[in-house]
Amino acid sequence: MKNNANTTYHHKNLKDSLIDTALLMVKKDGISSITLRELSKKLGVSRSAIYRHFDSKDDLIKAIIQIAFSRFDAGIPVEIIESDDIVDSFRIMAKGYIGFAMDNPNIYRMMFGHEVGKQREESCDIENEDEAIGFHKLIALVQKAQDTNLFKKDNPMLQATVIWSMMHGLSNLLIDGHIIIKDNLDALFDLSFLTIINGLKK
Amino acid sequence: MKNNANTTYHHKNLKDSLIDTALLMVKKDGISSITLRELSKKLGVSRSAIYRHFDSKDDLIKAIIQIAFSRFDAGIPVEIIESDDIVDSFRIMAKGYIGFAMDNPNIYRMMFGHEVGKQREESCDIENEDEAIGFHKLIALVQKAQDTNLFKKDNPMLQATVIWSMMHGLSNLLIDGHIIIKDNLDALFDLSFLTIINGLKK
DNA sequence: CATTTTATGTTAACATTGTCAACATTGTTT
DNA sequence: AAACAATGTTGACAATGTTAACATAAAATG
Repeated sequence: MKNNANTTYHHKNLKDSLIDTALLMVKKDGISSITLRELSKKLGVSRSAIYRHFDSKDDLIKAIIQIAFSRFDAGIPVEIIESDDIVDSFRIMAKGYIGFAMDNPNIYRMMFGHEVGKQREESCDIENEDEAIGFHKLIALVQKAQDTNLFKKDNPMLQATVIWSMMHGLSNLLIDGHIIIKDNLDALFDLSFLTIINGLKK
Repeated sequence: MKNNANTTYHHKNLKDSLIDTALLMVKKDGISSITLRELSKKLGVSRSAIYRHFDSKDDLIKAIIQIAFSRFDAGIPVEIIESDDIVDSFRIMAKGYIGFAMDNPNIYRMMFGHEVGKQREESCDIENEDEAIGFHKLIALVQKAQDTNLFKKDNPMLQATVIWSMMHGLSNLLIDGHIIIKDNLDALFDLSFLTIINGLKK
């Protein structure tokens, strides 16, 4: 039997299909839901076929994290740095960041988790331009805020890291269920945002 | 053969030993390093003996998380609320929090992770006094800061959550290796702290 | 075009893991 | 002392990642 409708021995672009399907699995049920058997079954392929394209399961995970970061960074519009209203740019960026985390909690956890995040260290850190595009957009915005006398003069990377910490912390607390927010999520976001700008001080 | 030095059929307090040893394993090599076989081997006991004290591996994990939280909360001195210098109290609390995370990254990840954190939701959330002692100490401090006109008047729980977000985010970024800090860790902490109080605004 | 080589996929087997059932031993109660 | 409960052991099972040996298709080579 050969060349039946969709029954070909060679899958042709199995590698991409594996990445796409794996990402869908993560998005739906979290990274622990990925089993090579389940993944291969979804693609009508044998378990071990995966090993022709990835050295190991970890290697595959590493690959889908890369893709996830690419898409994540691509989601941050460059024009945000060009806007006139810097405060609003920050607000849009922060809302987009936390919105992504809440819309894709499993993907977000995978991207910024540790189990796999340690592998990320090897190939990318803050000082690696290619791998932290989003963060560098934030730094650029902070620099602009300093230049326009909105922010105090200070190390822009440090200030950006502080902002990132807040967004990351809030995202994690929300998606991991440590904050039980019923209806005042907007209030929490607004207060977090305003605190970064003005502080809690009276 | 019976009653040889340390070879008794009944372990006597296996449950506590399991919890203690499991916590040590997590602390040393992370939660994924816990396998029931390895754990039982360390205690010179059979794999299935564990099931006389815990319904499942998840049940055991749930138990050690409880213990970890108890010890964590106990580490926050009550007197911190009594201090005269409120700002310093905040600083001590924040430094203690982040210090704990950096000293015990694997424990911290387990406590505030998701895989297991979702189980936490069942029995504890912000509004459960017994399970969020540390957070309630923070709320009390925020309340005091408002009462003494240091902080703006606002929902104390929201303000406390903002502070927690910052501490949690910074802790996670640090222990998961997303921030590569060489020598200016103190500068980052100080800026984070001051930002919460004064904001980044000029 | 025929043959060889490379790329890709399959099957069978293995070790590790959590879990359970059946059995063994010790401690407690009556 | 006898019955019962608590605790621990052994053997088995299914799910999983991984590897080795084999199979098939595509590409390269002459």
